[in-house]
Amino acid sequence: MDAIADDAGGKRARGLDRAFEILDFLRQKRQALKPNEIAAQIGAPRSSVYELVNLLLRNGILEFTGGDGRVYLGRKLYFLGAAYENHFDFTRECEAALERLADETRETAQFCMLDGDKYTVVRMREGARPFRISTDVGQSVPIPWTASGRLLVAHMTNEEILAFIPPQDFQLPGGEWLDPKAFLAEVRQAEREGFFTFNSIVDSFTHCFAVPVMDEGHAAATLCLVTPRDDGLANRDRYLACLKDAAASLSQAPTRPKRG
Amino acid sequence: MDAIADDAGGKRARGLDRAFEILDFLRQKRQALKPNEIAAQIGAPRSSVYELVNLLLRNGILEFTGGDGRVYLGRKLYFLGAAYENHFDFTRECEAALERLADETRETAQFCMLDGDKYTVVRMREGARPFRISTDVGQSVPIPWTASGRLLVAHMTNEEILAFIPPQDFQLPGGEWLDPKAFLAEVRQAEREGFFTFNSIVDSFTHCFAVPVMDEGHAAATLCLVTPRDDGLANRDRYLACLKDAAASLSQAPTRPKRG
DNA sequence: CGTGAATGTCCAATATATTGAACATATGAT
DNA sequence: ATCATATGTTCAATATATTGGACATTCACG
Repeated sequence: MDAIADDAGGKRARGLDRAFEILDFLRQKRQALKPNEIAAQIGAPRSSVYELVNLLLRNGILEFTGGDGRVYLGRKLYFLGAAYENHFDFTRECEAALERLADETRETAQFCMLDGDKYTVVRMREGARPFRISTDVGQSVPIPWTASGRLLVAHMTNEEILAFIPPQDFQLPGGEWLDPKAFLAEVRQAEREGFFTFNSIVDSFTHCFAVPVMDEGHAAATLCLVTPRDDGLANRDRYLACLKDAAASLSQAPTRPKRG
Repeated sequence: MDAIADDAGGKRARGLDRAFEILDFLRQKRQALKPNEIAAQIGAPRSSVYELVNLLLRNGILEFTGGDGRVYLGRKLYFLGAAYENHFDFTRECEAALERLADETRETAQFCMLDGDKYTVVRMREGARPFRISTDVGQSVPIPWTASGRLLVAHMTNEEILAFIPPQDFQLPGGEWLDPKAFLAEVRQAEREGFFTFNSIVDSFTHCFAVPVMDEGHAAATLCLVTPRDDGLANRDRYLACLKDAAASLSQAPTRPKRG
């Protein structure tokens, strides 16, 4: 009951943690839910969830929407998120880089970051192909499933990485397990080479390219291409060059934060 | 100690409320602060603020940034805000409407909403004039100071409005007090006419136009123009027509929410 | 060096938040 | 009508979160 305690056998949950659990759950679901449903699905006491939901409603963090007492993320969160975006102003340049990538490659281009201990697509430009390959923006995905994942944890030591990634995230959607040792080796390779590419391990027809967007000396984000396997292999060098160009234009100096 | 209690002479503050007070404070300041500074400036016990800040850091709601242990809004808030924006998808159309307004009028065009009991500019296109007239996006402003404010509270009864707007918000920046009765009369006028225009009461050289963006039967937001007084008066009818057109394109049906 | 301000940590006391369980109500199926 | 399920409300018990204050450290400055 020390290393992996978290919220397992514990007695009471702290309101704040539970509150953000509710917010994250609504984000995952991407739809308004009744407090009762939330309680059932996250396994929290109903009275607690009702209490917290009411508090969050009073603060504008949640809003009634969809009728029948259903709640979803509120406007206040939009304002807070906008303030974050404004402070770490990556959006404008990011959109430009994705635009350029999409023009140059006609493939699906993504800007990805860590969301806690998960990987998430922050922004995306879909490719110009008749069959589009795309993930949903804002969905949380286990880090080991993605090419970007290798780069986003490369600043940690092996021990830190294994402590950081939930063990069950090494299980692929098909059910097979990815050997953590193999994963760590790929992380170090990605760190050395400054990029990572592979045939996706979550499907059988895509090839993924990822390069880091550096900030303060580590990969704060990645730029990725998701391509059909044959195209990816055929254009590998050109695509990598495009990605590196784009990432360089976004990367910050290695030592200084954006604002002093 | 009942109507205006809130957090005045109370004993202990609830962690959740304090937490969002911290987040809102950082948003207002628009810069990273040390926990100690936050505690001093919002008048909260230091030990509480340190405790909460650590909790929020663990959740990714706050982040260390700017060095020296300073904290600011975190990435998680960006993700949550993006989910809100995605759900109530007003951004794309909104930008288009502002673009069109800016083209047609060459004046500063704004998209505004309520943030709790304050008015805030959510998005803005600055005018093409040599001397630009602009407010900061994301700043909270007392409702009675703005033309939009008349529309944004028009769905409430007079009593609700007076209970909703903090009494001190009727004091203008110059120090004079705006008569709540006069304000309520203007609210009703705005409601009847479907727009509100006036020479700004917070400066001496602008004229403001506001029209409602309707959703579920009330003004969910406003579109505004901020113009030099002479231009505003000279082009009044044309500007109003442009605004109404734009607002109509954004407005939703009166009864149904966007997604059932 | 001594002093005061700014910053962060620690801890015990107690005010209270979280929780389980009981209760209330509506709805739909049999 | 009867039962089961889903939903929301209420309340008292107690585990604990919030808080004041003591303490430690750093820094600037006379």
